[in-house]
Amino acid sequence: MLDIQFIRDNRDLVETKSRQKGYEVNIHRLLQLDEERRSLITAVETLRRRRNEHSDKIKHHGKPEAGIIEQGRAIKAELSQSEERLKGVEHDFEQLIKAVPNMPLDDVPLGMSEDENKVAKRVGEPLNYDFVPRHHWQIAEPRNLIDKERAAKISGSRFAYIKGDLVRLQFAIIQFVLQTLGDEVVLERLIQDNNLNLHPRAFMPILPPAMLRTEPYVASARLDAENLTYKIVQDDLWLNASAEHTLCTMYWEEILPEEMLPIRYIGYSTSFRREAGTYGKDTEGILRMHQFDKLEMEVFSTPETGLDEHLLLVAIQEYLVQQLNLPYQVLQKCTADIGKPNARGVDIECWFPAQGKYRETHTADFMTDYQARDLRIRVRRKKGTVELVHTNDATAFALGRIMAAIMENNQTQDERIIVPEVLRPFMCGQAEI
RNA sequence: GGAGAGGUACCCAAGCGGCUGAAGGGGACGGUUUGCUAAAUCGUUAGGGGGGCGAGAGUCCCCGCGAGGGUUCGAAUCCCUCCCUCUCCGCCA
Repeated sequence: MLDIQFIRDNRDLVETKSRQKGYEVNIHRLLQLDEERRSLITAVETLRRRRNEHSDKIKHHGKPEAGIIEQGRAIKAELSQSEERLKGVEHDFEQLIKAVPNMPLDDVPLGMSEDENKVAKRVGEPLNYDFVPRHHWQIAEPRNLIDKERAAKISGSRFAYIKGDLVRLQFAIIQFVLQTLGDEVVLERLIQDNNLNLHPRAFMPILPPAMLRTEPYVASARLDAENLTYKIVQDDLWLNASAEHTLCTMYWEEILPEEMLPIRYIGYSTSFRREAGTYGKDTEGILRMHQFDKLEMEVFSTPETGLDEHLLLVAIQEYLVQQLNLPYQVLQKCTADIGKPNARGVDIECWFPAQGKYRETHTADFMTDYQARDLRIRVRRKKGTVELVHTNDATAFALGRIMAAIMENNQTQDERIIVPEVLRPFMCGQAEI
């Protein structure tokens, strides 16, 4: 959520920027509730103080007399009345303030739908094939690399058995990412090339839990729970829709020493998504699955470096895609598309020759302190003060999608797939599938 | 799944309705003593959220004994729900 003090001081700005994101927020009502809330807090605290003084008085006199107890009773009745009112106001206040989205940074393009996202750049030329390029499933299913039919029999639609060399390819990609993000020389170069003011600290690989409890999940407020996520009712647990869910909540309600920052994780997790409301979309192949594996970067930083960390994550994404030699474009997402907690958001879309278009393979989210305020993740600065951290997350590779992109871009006329050079060391030198 | 024991500050730990505005110890930090170290000794070690007043430095309050409710004039202490940790049995990669 947003800082209430910021909303008080910038009500017009908050109204305008919320509208730019497609949120109609009643700031007037919010500030009214804020006033009410604060005057009730004052009333409640005054009564509590009287209650404390009253019971102190009894302590010094030993056994209380009936009249004194009557006084206490009166305070109690008044207090519980005020507390009841405060509870109601606070509930409404919280609902309204949580509905206010994060403020987009000034360089986020204005737009009311994803059609207004801006192509920031295109890198790499789509190949000209002297045959009609096939969709990845047209290659992978006959070659016995994916089996969706049997998966449907066992698990339903949007599941697959991934097999053989495609599995080897996936593990090669994982190894390649861990090596790249663990290499401070690579990070240092990306930091310098992009004029960022950051330490080149390596990303730590992390295998997070794939399930989380309701309380931290609600606190993270990252994505729409009911539509997105599977719930395990029996044990009141939610399945990760991304490593991000159990990574961003990891330091929930903690104060981190400044020396720990930046915390950079490269997480690997199987991700589960209900894909409610996507019927008929991408039903073929492995582009949109209920279950897929993903490498996700997560960064906790000081407020001063939050934006630079975001830019570094985008630079890393581009570097990774470039290393695989895939044509791609970078989208700067517009105000309507960046998402409620975001201050800025970037997508990378890789070229899919059979579809003849760029499709989303990566996203990078910069949340400033918006997410940290809900999760109460703070940093103790060297000078002793406590502040909210900034959070960033970004896809390293969603493995299903990136393998689909590799299969389509690197296909040959006789239905083989050329393995990108950087991955071959992780596949015993194997050059094609 | 069955049975039991717990959660108090950096750590250990006492307290089980008002005398706690939370003992005692360890560790850490600071002072004294000292050729150095050790020892002794004195002191500090409860933070974080929130509200009022103030231009500000501040200042006065409220909350805070795993979390949330409840009982009571008054709760670390009694009751309920939940979370977590540990021990034994069972099951299990």
